[in-house]
Amino acid sequence: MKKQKPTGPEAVTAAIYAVVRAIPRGCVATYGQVAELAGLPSGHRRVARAMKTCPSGLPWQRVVGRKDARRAQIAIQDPEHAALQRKLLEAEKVAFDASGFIVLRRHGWLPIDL
DNA sequence: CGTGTGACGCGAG
DNA sequence: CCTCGCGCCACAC
Repeated sequence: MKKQKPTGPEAVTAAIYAVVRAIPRGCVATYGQVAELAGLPSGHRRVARAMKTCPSGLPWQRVVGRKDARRAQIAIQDPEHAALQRKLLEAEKVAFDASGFIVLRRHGWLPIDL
């Protein structure tokens, strides 16, 4: 019997998408968090790459970069694309700080680092 | 096949 | 709170 454990690149990507789709509306998760939940403890770069592919129907806007233990920030380099993400998040009632940070205590999907 | 880069994360100073 | 540096993984050249 083959290993049920996915080791193909497609399976890994599918796992990442599954986690992203599981993020509730109005909440956000960090790349590291998504990677860990997808079975990739150090695959944050992999998650970023997967988000960049930007498949339709995926709430990619809910995946954000981690600023520190209590805040997160949009990691997209493209200013226009970043503005789009912020707009989408605000449409979901996700609030931004004056500096453009998201309070994880308030919008974080799961507790990040105690 | 070696090198550089990127929608990242974390420790150290 | 700030900046700097390294680790991580996949891909382009």
